[in-house]
Amino acid sequence: MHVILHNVMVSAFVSCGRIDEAKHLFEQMKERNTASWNAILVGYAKGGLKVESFNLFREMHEADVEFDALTMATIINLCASLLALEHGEKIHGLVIKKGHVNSSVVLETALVDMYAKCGAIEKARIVFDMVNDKNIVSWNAMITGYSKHGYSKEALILYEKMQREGIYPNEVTFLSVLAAYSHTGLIEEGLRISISMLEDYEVEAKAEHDSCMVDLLGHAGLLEDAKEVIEKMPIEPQVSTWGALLGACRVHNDVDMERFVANRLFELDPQNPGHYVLMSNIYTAAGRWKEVEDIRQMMKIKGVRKDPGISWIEINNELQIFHAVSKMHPQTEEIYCTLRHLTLRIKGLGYIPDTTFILQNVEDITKEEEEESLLQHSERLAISLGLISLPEKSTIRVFKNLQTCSDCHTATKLISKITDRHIIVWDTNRFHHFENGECSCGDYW
DNA sequence: GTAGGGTTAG
Repeated sequence: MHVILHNVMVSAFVSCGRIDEAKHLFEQMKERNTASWNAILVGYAKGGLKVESFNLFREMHEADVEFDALTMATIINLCASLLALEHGEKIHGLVIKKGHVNSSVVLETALVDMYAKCGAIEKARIVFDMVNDKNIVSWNAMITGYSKHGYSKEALILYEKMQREGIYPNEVTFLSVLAAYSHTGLIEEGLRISISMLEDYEVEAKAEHDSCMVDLLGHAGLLEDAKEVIEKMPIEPQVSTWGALLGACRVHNDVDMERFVANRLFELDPQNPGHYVLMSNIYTAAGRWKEVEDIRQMMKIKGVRKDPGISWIEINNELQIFHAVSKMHPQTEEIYCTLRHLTLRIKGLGYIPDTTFILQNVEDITKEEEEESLLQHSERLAISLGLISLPEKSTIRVFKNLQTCSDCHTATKLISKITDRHIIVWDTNRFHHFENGECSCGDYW
């Protein structure tokens, strides 16, 4: 009886965000059951205390406390947010071992989402197909997964299948479906579904949906129409709405529209380095060197610095993290040797390093130094380590904290070809599946 | 015999 009362109190503290008090009470409890541990685990997870959550889970394991579906779902969700595939797989194994398969849609959906987010989209599909009572969240997890991986066709096919099975789409579904239409350039279909969303499904467009429409039209080159969407929005456009239009300006080298968008973004989100990088790229492509310099100066004055690029790869359950030109890794010698070798070979296939879009923070460096640093971008170091360390033919999964640069994108396509490897790069927005010289994003990003 | 979990665009 005592334990239940205590559990309720721990949960109450957690739901008010008073983690310290919850923890204090939890630690003082003489008797604890699964629910007690879950209460505090959920508290940690909600508070974004990832390391603490994992430690607690380990303690639970060591103390031989029974897990239930909630414990598993919470920890799987955590793996997803950390992009930790190997950890996630281990826990999936535990789910199976403990007989929790088919015990809860929530847990199974969490697994689908984890596999998709960690780059294992085929595995996500296998788990998805085994979910007995798929609900809208399960379908959304899988459709979104496909969309994020650049598999738009699969996303749309699944959307059709979902409807045939009598599941009603919701606002989340439409975000992914609109994105899939945008990626495949199906403008008419995208427009049609944005109308049908309200008329047939009574789902009201939120700012996020408008951002998708801006992206859909903007990427297709209909920049004026995209702008009109923003102007007609009944709600205040978000930074991301303007961001979508800025992205479209980059794709279509539209300097005039960029100026218009830039002014809005300077007001709304002046400290975001990503916007400045995009702007600089647009001016560079147009050969407007004075404006490129202006952007640099503006960043200096406002104290905005481009985030340093970081890439990481999971090898034997451990994360290996790289900065550009970093020489910290114990296998540095081998990594650089492999990289030099690869660069030579892809140059043989016609690769020419493109240093045009490099945005320097402060000092000027020579063309040669620029090229040298480009060839050692963090994702290339991570890929190189993957090639050395992972079993032959196995998929290489690399994660990056920024959008991948177009030169690395070109180089990785060629590297996938000459090494005959499936290379997956996650770059904050989406997954790029490089296979046989091509990328699943279709060069759309 | 508690109360808790999974999906969101560029």
